[in-house]
Amino acid sequence: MSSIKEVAHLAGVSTATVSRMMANKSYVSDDTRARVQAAIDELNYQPNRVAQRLREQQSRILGLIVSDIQNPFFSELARSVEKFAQGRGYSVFICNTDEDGAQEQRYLDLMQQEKVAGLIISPTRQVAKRLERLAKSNLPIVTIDRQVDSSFDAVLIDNEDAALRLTERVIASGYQRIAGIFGHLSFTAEERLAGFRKALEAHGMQPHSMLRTPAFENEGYSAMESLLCASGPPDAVVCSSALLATGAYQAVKAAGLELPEAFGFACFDDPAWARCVSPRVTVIRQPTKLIGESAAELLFKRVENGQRSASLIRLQGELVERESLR
Amino acid sequence: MSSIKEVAHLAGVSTATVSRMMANKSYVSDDTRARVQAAIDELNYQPNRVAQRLREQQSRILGLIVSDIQNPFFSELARSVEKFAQGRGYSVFICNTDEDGAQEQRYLDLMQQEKVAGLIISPTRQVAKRLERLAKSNLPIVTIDRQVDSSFDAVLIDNEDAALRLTERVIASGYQRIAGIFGHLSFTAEERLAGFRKALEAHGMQPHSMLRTPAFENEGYSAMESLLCASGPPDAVVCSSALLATGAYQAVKAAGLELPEAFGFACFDDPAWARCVSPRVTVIRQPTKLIGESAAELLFKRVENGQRSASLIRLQGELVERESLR
DNA sequence: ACATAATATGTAATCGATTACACAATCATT
DNA sequence: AATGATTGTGTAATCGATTACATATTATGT
Repeated sequence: MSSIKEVAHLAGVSTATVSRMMANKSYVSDDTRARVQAAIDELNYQPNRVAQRLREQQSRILGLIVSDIQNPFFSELARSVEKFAQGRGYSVFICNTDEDGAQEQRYLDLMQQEKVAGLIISPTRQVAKRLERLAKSNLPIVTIDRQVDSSFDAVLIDNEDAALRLTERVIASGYQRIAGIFGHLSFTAEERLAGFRKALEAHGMQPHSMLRTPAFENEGYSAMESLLCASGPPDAVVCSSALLATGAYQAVKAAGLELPEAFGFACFDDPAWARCVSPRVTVIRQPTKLIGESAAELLFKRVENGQRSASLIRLQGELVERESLR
Repeated sequence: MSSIKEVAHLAGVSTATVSRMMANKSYVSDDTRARVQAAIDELNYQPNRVAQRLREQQSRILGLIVSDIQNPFFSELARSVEKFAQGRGYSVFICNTDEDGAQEQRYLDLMQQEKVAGLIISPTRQVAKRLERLAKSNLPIVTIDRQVDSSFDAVLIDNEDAALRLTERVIASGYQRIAGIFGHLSFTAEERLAGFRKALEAHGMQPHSMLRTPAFENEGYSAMESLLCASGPPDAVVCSSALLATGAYQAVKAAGLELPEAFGFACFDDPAWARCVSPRVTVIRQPTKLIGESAAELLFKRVENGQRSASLIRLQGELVERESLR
């Protein structure tokens, strides 16, 4: 890797001139410009970004810290953030924390130290403690999927309302003993639980049960299995995430229950399988692309103006009615 | 963000002493050590990694460039690489290219300029042209899922063999007019196509058709749809990727064909829906975690010894027989 | 023709760390 | 007590860029 010095030497100019020529702004004569360009081509020179960052104290890189890269919601989101950022000439570094607070902290530190221009993050609950430190650093941050504090920009759907509408749809089908399976770590799950409960209360019903488990496929399976094996099993279930639902769905199938007659099934997100199985599954679909774009846009606004006050963008989840309910 | 200078000043020592103290290696008296530590705590000092990298010309960061972050294969892979790297004290920056050669090139340059310690990449076909440049730079590189050149370390499954076994399984069920739908960009798809063809030839059969399309769900749908609408439609299909298969499967359903009697279905990867639908779908499952770990391990070996000759790890895909075939 | 502005380039400081080298103090050895 | 080894610390160069400032040259306006 050749440096600016070598280019300058080969072109017979100073490094300042090379730098100016590349920045393309101030006065450089056509003659010099050509000689420098020739040297650059000759040496296949690319400026050292690390040195640039040290000097400029900033980069055209965004960080994206997601809690679960395997969740289709987050991977689609990553793609849309990436697309948007690219249009603005930025690159995106994606990091995965698996809902692990320590890991998340490490990546937060890393991003800060790497001087990324801004950060989009789906924060775990644990992060809340270090809020002050984060807020003090001037790193622009937008949270997605979860809102941690009104001092941060945030983009998320109205989870409580979405859960409420989804649950009402289940109630409207006439199911009587409705169970809920929710993640146990995230704010998101909490809000969805609240909506679930509210919908039932509004109809004078009791939840059959409300389980909170780690958000993995096998946890969803065992949670559903245990519900179905107990005496007085539920006749419908609402799941708070795609991964949980994937497991739960298989447990329902394994128990030999026919949808939608014998059992009602509804969940959040719109995983591919919800469209492939028959009857297809009723879901709340998140406007994932829009969430990613809004988050990126908000982030750029803050990058440009660190002082603007935090805004919260609440989007609506879309109820996609399919045949998994009566 | 406070710098080493401020720490040094507060502790009444030189920056060299602070640096030595942090590196924890050479002689620093207990007394000084304590004073410096106090200053560090006081100022909440964290070394600037950008400056460190500029000086040391290397970092403890790995790059992972994937061609499609939405593909469950890659997201699971990302997770396993991440886990492995973390155990060695490394962080991972994931980048997504969407099979776009230009985007890939940008990220390759970026990674080089960012001085990552090493790179794991699922290269698009287009990258082949810039091989020399890559090979010249001393950046350790491991390719996954695809092999570009024997001069690079690579980890992948034996795609041809896997496709051959999968196709043989379809043939064994007695289907007569077997179609194949393959991605049109990747090496991987090519190898799978070769295996598909070989299996049929070995049984003296002709492929009903071999479509090559962009690897997206909707492309899979329209490809399958057009096959089914034509006169003399196939009675079974093999898909080369999960995303294509997701679309193709829905097209089969939409056409009202009953699996496995009226139609046979088989594909690569083991997406969640292949387990959720009934009858469940026969697939080739890749040892994704193992691929990620092997790639990371290989990469670390090369990071430690840049001179070792390239090795190729070929793993086996696992044929998971389910009820989607007679 | 002269003052002023615009253009073109170089010098050197700077970003924040690491480390070779120099030097001083302490310790051990004979 | 003299010598050499060990320990502890500071000075300053270095990594590779950017840019404020100085300076020289050329163009412009009156």
